[in-house]
Amino acid sequence: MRYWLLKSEPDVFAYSDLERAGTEPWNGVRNYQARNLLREMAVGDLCLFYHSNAAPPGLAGVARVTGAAVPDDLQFDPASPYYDPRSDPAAPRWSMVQVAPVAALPRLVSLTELRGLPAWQDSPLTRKGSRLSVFEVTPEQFAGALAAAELDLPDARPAD
DNA sequence: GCCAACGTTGGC
DNA sequence: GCCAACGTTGGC
Repeated sequence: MRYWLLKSEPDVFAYSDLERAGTEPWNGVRNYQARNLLREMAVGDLCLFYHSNAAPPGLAGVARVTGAAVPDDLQFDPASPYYDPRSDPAAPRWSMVQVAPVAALPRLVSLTELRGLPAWQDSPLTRKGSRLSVFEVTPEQFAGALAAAELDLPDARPAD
């Protein structure tokens, strides 16, 4: 199993919105590096749900990948802000995965706090200037974030 | 292929 | 609201 981090602006779509929705297509990603990572995700992978552009920014919850990458339908919708007229329907440019909530963190783990965790010293999140909205996190980073929030997630641990 | 201009991201 | 950093666009 692999671990990932997904950024979302809570004013637009917060972790609580994911809980309300039950399942959600992770669409609208329009960055090639992030898209390539979406395509690497497998059903069952776990994601840290990060609130960006928030006060304070930080990790709010854990989500699970429930559907592997498929073409992002919004790229073909002229009414969508994510419409991409240059995407060829025969070879769609943009992908999305499906995610579902697993657990809200008992408390938000702020970016400031993450910067203080040893496992998080090297990450796109703590690297200055990085704007990547989807990236892989190490098992140590994942476990460290959950420990900081005092969330025990039995099914997040690798099977013995 | 270069690179300046532009729009966006996201912390503060 | 500010602004640094980044990715993309488009002229040449």
